[in-house]
Amino acid sequence: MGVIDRKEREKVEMKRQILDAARSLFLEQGFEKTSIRNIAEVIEYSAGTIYLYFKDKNEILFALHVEAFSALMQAMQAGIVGEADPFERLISLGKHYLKYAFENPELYDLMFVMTAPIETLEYRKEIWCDGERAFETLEFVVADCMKAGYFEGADNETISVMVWSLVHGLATLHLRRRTMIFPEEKRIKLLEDAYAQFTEILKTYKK
Amino acid sequence: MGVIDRKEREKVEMKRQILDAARSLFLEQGFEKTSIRNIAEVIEYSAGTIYLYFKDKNEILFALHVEAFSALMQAMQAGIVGEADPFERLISLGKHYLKYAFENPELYDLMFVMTAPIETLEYRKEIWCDGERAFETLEFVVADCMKAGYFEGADNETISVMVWSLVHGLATLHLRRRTMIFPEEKRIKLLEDAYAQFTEILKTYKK
DNA sequence: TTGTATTTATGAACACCGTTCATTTTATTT
DNA sequence: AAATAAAATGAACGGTGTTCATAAATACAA
Repeated sequence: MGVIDRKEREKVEMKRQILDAARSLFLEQGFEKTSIRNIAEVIEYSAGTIYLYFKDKNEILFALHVEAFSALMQAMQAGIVGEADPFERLISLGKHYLKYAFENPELYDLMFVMTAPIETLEYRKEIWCDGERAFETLEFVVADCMKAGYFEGADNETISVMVWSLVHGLATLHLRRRTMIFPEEKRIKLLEDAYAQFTEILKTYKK
Repeated sequence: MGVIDRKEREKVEMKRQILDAARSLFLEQGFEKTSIRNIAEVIEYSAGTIYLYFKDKNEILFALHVEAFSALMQAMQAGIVGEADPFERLISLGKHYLKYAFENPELYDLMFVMTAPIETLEYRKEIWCDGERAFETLEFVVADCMKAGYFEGADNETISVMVWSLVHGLATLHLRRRTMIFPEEKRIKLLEDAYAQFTEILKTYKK
């Protein structure tokens, strides 16, 4: 019976439609301000239909979450390959992380800022698994740096948390508009300079 | 007429009641999940009454915002006084900033993470003003460090943004539960270590 | 092809939300 | 005590997420 196969395909296709509509609306107007009815309208179905494919609104967000992490991992890998020097690799990793954050603000939010749906116990496992893998990628690069003599005597995990916190801080301050206290034309440069300054200080640490 | 004086006092008192109830509810269950009706219930008035004292729900948040910034400034000042050495002063400033963030998670959110009400144009002036003053406090301490020979050849604003980003990153990663990828008993220590590592690296930069 | 069973979609209904406003209650002034 | 002013109410409006009996569409068996 090819019928159930087709049904399966149709189900997947429908989920795709919902997710695409949801992503675009979330990006446009945010999660809270997007209603199930809005999503249903875009895909030209009734609101109730959405619930045949997703348990609730949070589960839609969660599905996008998974996609977002996969995209971030790709972005990070792109920052790693082709950089021979370990420290340059670390610098590039951070830059690509920031680039992803700035180019996908709502998805970055979803992964590292949003708080609402993450509280739901069930979601945790998969989400944190993804998060862990991204963090491990950072740790690997830091390990390479240490092998090359950087951060002598320091702890890999500690250094990694520090680096992560810095780029995450830069990203969120900007995404959440807290750089508004600086004149508009300076904002991006200030963030770039801060990151460059950080990596320079980090590099000279050798000690 | 002492009557209008009393009326004024009563109005202030009523606003206080509303703000206290709102703060406690926001802290408990967050902004979005707290309804005007919830607040009204706590202070034992009808929902409509709230609108005689605050234009809308956002304005309540905004009033709390002003209070929160004032408290943060106090916390930061407390970190500065009594530290003779400029660099120790910087370290202490960061620690007090983090302490405030961890002890007042919802208020910290309000100031540096929340995005919804800040978009409203009118609010900006006062809010940014408060934010700027807090940032200037950091810049002053950094300036003292530079006078003492630290961060040679670096730009004060750049260094300050970098420091701010790091502590903000540490704060938000933890407040938004992204440190869940680490075992519970290690989380706080990891953050402390990362901050200590950062300041140590910063200190040795001199060069 | 027809009739039945199954899947899929609907939209009304529920309990909530922020906000407004005519009406009622309370307090002040004359 | 009557008239006026201020404060509080609660019903109503148009929205929300979600559920569920009903209706429509599809798949399978006779």
